[in-house]
Amino acid sequence: MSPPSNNSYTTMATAESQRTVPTPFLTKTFNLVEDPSIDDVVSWSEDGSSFVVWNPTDFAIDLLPKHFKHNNFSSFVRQLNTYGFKKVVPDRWEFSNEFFRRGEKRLLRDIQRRKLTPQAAVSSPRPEVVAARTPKTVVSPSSSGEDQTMSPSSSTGNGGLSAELLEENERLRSENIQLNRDLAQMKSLYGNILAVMSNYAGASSSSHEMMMEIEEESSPRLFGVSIGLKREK
Amino acid sequence: MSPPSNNSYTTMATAESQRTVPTPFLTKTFNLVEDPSIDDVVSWSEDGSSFVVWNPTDFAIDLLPKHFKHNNFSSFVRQLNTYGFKKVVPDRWEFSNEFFRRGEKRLLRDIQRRKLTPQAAVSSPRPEVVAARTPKTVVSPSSSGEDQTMSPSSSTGNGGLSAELLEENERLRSENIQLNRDLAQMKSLYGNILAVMSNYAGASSSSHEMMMEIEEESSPRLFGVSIGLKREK
DNA sequence: GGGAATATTCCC
DNA sequence: GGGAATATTCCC
Repeated sequence: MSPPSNNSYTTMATAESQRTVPTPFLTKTFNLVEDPSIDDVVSWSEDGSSFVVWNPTDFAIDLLPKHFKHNNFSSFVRQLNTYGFKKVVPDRWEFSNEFFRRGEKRLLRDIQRRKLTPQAAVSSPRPEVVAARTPKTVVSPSSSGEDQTMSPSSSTGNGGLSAELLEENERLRSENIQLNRDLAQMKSLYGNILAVMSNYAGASSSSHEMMMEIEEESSPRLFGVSIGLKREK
Repeated sequence: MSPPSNNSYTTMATAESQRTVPTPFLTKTFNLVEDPSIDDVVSWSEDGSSFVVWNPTDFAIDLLPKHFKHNNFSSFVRQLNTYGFKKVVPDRWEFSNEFFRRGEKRLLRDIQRRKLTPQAAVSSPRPEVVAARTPKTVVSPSSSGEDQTMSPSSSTGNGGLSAELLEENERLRSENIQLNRDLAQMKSLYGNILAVMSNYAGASSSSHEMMMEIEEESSPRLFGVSIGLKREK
């Protein structure tokens, strides 16, 4: 048990903290992708700039436990995310990272693992769910088509105004949270559906046609649909 | 692999953060020590106030991998230290913890795992995503209130505060709009997918199975969670 | 996707 | 014995 492998030295090389040797996760994943004997389960993409897990089930059952201390595909994906890999398309398990390329083992050193919580200032640097996106449109209050009603009656009984605003903010805030939650679930569901269909895509030609048709529907795909693969109860 | 076991709920019970259910490490270790069939390898001490690993080699080779994701005795000891266990005597592997006693499984809840980074002092419960920076701290919404000794930007008087609130309000509002838009699109997409699939449902049996599978997924509520793709044990 | 808690490894 | 990085789990 526990293969000898490269007992990573964790030595930092430069101030930019480039590692001398990549973490076990990166080298193991790289080796898996490079291995031509399992290309039917996981392989490089056409141009070698990303990799695809063609069969997540086999990948989880056969390969993960051989190289990691688990057999959960979602844990593997969690690690990919930690290392900055991005899902290329929402309908299959294809991931890319600038420094993860076919034949370029040395490049792995340039991949940075995301740190946990620097804990830095207790303030802003945590946009999180809400503030995270589209702050651009925010700055200009002219565009957002909404009842701008009240308008600051400048230095007057601001107490009332502030209270109202606070109340409204509170409400908007929690509404946002709920919306984000719903959206996340929707994305997850969508991902799950595609995953399930992928399982059948090879089975019958009609399933395949259907996939094509749906694929068309989803063209816009502004969102990077998230992982499914939750654990069973 | 990965036994069903207790999927720890991590629910905090009191302000002192007493767990409802002990961590997997504690319950597993407790069960090992209690098991009379392996008393020659690990057992309670005479008075049940500590436990002894009589044969670290067998313990590491035979027992550890059955319950943990490793077979290193030192990793096991590292965990004990994390949970505040103390080595009783220097000449054998005997460890004690105030709340780890023979027959007292309930006591395990009182064992605290040592945290990693301090920081705890400030915000105790989870600041909840966005709520973390609620304006409440800026102005206590004690309704009618007047005084409201407001924060820093006093030089601008209420104008500054209102401006901030308005700005935030603005941002939340447009974000809300965008979220609703995304959600609507998602729902529409979802509807399309189901529609397309229905067209094929009758065509092939595999499509039909697939529908069943997906239907199952989405039944619970609007969107349940989890998906197969994981091995049925 | 990612925050955060727990687990495992590696090192002093 | 414990600090700290990486890995795995669980949850939103």
